[in-house]
Amino acid sequence: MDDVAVERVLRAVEAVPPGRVVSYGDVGALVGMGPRQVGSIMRVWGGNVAWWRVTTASGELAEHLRGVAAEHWAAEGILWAPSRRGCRMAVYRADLAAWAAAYEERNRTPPTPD
DNA sequence: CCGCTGACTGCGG
DNA sequence: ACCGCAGCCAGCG
Repeated sequence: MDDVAVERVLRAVEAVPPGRVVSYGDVGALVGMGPRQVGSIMRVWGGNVAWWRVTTASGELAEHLRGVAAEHWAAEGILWAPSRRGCRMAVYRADLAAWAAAYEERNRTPPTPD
């Protein structure tokens, strides 16, 4: 697991706007790796970012994350759907094109003041 | 090298 | 809706 991969994933997550979510698969597709790798990275380094904005493809969250995530969601206006153990992706999924653009923007090397 | 374990996904029963 | 399964792939013992 190289640092570059971690960097990419974290940046992609940071690019998800508040009140919106994307799936592990979405992140993987954007940064070029499988959803499980994204999950692995999130497990270890996800604590520094808004990890609650990343759900499974069906909008749910791993059991041990639900409690805290629900609070963040409430604060961001994401409605918790108990029957789904998560939220409705159809409603809260981020606009993928805009998200990808935001990701690229963040990826753009900040102008070094030389 | 082998087997097991995940913050996953899509399909089939 | 729930469950299992195969495919997925890195990490660990």
